Amino acid sequence: MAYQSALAALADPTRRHVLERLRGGPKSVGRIAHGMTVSRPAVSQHLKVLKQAGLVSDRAVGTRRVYYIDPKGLAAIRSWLDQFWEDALQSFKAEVEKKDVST
Amino acid sequence: MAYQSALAALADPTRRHVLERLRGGPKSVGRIAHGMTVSRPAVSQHLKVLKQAGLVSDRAVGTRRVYYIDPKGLAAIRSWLDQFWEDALQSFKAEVEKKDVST
DNA sequence: ACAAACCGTAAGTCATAACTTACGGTAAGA
DNA sequence: TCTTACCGTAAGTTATGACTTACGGTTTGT
Repeated sequence: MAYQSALAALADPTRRHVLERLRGGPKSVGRIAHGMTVSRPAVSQHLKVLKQAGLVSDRAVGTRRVYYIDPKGLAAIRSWLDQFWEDALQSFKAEVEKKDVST
Repeated sequence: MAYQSALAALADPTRRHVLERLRGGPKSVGRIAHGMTVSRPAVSQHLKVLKQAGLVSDRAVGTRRVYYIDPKGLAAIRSWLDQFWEDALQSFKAEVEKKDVST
């Protein structure tokens, strides 16, 4: 899964709120939407984005759709971030200590 | 630093491209913008967002402004992600194995 | 002091994405 | 079978944000 779409998906506060509500375990769309400030169709649209980003998966249970967190998307961001982390620390230390001019 | 602003900042491809260009070390605004498809003012605006998100810092060198990666923003995302990771794996495993219905 | 280099910001345009309501389709229950 | 519950999608509106050009401020060098 591409880290780009996962980052784009996590940029939206409402989408993060949906993810937070799935933290405790799988939930149906109606249960996710219940108590939120946006409408149920809005939640459906957000779930679609989260799914395409590999952050959630779903399965059918009767007439309901149960969504749950998929580690795939999170893993994609994690590896990208870790890869970045090394160079970041090195670049930062070199900056703070040396104070050399790189035009 | 808040992880929210960092995530929002990393959602934009151009902004990620700016960060990538700082991976090798500090650079002035002109040098960052050179070779990119967008204008220099656009790069300045992106740097402002990245700075507010704690992803970059800068210092003055003569008439130039040298920017460099700040680990602060990355660390914010990292800790939030790690915090999420635990529950995500647990929730995912419970889903795949048990297949129980949580309305 | 004047000119040139470098950069940030203001103002305005345009695309995108986040929301709403309305609708249709499928599964369960009477 | 008919109704009800649950959900996804289409269509339309509106806010937001990414970009451009224009401008002004500051520092260096002559």
